[in-house]
Amino acid sequence: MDPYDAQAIEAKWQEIWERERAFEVSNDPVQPKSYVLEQLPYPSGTLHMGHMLVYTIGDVVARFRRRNGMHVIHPMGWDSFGLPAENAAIRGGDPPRVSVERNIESIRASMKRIGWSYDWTRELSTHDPDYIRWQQWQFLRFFERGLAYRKPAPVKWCPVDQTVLANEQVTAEGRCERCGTLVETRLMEQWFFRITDYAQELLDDLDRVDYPDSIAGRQRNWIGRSEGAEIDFRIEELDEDVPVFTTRPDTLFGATFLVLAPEHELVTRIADRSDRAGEIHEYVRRAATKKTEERAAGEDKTGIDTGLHAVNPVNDERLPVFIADYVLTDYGTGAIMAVPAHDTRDFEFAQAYELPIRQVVRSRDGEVDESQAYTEHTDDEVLVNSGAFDGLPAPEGGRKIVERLAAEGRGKFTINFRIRDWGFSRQRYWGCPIPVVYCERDGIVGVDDADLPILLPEIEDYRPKGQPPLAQATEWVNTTCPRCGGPARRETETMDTFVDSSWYFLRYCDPRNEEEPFSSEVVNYWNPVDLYLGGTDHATMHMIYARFWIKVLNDLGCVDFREPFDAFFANGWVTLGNLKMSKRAGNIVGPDVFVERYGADACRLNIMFLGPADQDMEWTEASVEGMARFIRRLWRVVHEVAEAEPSTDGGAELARKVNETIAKATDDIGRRFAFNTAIAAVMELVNELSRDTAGPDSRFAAETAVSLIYPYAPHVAEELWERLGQEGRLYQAPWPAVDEAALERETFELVVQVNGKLRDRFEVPVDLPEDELVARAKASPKVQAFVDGQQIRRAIVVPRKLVNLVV
RNA sequence: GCCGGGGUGGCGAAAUUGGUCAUACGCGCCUGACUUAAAAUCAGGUGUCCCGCAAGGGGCGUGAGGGUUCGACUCCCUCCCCCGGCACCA
Repeated sequence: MDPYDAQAIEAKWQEIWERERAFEVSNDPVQPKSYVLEQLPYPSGTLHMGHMLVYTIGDVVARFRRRNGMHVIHPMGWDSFGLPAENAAIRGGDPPRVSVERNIESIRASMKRIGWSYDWTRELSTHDPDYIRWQQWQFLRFFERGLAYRKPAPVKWCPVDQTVLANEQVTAEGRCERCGTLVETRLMEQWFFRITDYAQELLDDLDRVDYPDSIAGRQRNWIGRSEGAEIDFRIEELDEDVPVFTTRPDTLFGATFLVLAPEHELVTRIADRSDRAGEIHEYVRRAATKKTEERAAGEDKTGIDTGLHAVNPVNDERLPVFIADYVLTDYGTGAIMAVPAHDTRDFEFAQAYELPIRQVVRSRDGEVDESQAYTEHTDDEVLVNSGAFDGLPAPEGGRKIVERLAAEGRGKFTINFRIRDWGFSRQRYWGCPIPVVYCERDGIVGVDDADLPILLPEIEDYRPKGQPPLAQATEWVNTTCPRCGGPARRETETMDTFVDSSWYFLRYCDPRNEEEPFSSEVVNYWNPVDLYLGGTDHATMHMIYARFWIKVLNDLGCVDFREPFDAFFANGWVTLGNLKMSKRAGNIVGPDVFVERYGADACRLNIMFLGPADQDMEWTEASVEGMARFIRRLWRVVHEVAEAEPSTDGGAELARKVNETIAKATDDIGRRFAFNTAIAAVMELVNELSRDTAGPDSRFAAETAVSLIYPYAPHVAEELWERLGQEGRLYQAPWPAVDEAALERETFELVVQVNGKLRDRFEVPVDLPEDELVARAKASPKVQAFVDGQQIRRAIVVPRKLVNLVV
């Protein structure tokens, strides 16, 4: 037996797999198919243990499914646009394209060294010209349908640098990262996708996909559906209606003031009519410079009385109108009816500004609290101080109130979503250009399909200077209008990288198509993705955007499905010192050094054995050594078996163990995604095999152990498979099947309990009738000692397991 | 505040439908073998308390407290702690 040499074996098999094109897959519509997809990486410096985890899980599943007869597509690519590469360039590094392509080279080499079984012929980068081309093509279809549009929206603006800032360029203190100036919020025209049109469907379809509860819950929360009513309050002095959204129309009689967000469209006109115009403008200006975090913390409520009045449509009461920044402009209607008796925020504000507090619901058996207090909401409330609605249960009362207002045209039932349209324009360089021009005559005009792709021009300076960096490229910017031929300027903003990641899995299916983004036929064959794998950090934005994108493509007739991912598996974080590995924590550990020291197989086994893959796991180097030890042990035991002269006599114990292990390892990958216990089961088998490597079933046990460990440690498994004299490659070998007959037992170990406590166990034949089991249990001397002459009141028999005597 | 996950040996963890002395598998540690020695490897041990020279036997033990059950890590109730997400969302 030669010693185990991980480096040599892994190089050998990687070369063989590549030569034999083991993991390349055709688009022939063979069934069953399986699309195993991992979230594509951003090509920053090197791989880290988080990548190691998610890509190894995907690889284990892909290798397992191939050997179970599935036509498996398992692709990889690069999310290569985005801020880090651009920021590196600004700090004096290489241009984004150069650094990104260098990183891709190096990460690809690391991935190949780990032996992940990708079909590299399908590799793509989101900054590839043809990827840009077909993304722009799709954008134009969205644009034509009005699903991409421009509107003013708040952006972070540095008044000194005269530039828009990305959120991560604003410090925790709300200052510009570069110059330290307090950042302001400015309204600027931005591009949006109309994702809100799909809010209800995005919510409903969560019931049709198999996501973990936590992920589905987060998406539901993000979409944020709430049922309520919109009620019109008339502002007396302006003779203008202000709609407010409320989920508690039952408390309408308790409204004692009205509050508008500082950004509300009526604020200017209100200021004009108010004798406090100066103060109002000052308040609004201050609210705009307040950083969102501070505003959200909401430690003390501030606001300003406009002096104007709003009329409550339910009782014609005149209420003071306030402007206060605890009301958000982008939720509901940007205006609220304030019910301080039943809303904590309104209550705080009412206390601060000495406004009346009127209780209008009380619990059914409670009293009305006269102390101007806040009343906790309960499930069992009736209306009080609410005119004709007094005494009604709160939900019914609320309904009746809205019905009456609706009849008068002053209100309606409505559903409000928290999700907002997806702002996808970025005032940055390193992204996919938005293919439109601005024409003085025709306005915003989409570029002709024939002129795609619109590629990024080379520029000198990547810093935004009042304008997005692309504005410097004047030759590129100045163009002609595709419609009228007159002078026009190109859009200088680029797309959010979440656009890139909304359809990459479609392009993988048909990556070299030069006629269209993808062939619908091919995409419809491979999709939806059968198993999507990734971290929880993309549970909301990326996944919701991709789901939206697919729904639109379905509406456009490009794909015949409406959900991109049938199932999602969320892997846990890899932690070090109980902190999530991250650049910020400075505790990143990469696989490369361990692969070099212990081999890829040991590292793959280690990350899968560390703990349940969907939970956080603490990285320890000691455990990699343990896995290397296990591989050497496997190596030795298998060689002993290969060299032994098997005896013919011996029990069926080992054969049963082998079959039990097949059953467990198969269920653990196929159904439970419990990779750690599957590996443990194979270890148990190897331990048992090591006690007798020359038994009648030892060879069968060795072959099976090697076969079952293959998804985790494929290189050494292939090598040992070959050394056991097996025909063909393990990657093509069918996954072992359980021999049910071998699992059959003639006897089983009967557990005897007295009052639920185990007192004895012994082998009995499986076909013994229940009364005989009980008789044998009673006959046991150990059991008798505990029964101790007491009367046995009951005997519980669990077939094939135990007898419990109750005394 | 709301949503989700978790709490089991010295450590990572297992127990899949309530049913095998709970702790598989691995790490660490202890003892022994091999060695001049160490590493590596191999063999054995390793929850806790008590009785016993020993073989052996018994009690207690899955964050805390209650409950259901013949039987609870598993189900129910109350509570504590840790991690993640969302959050002035009306």
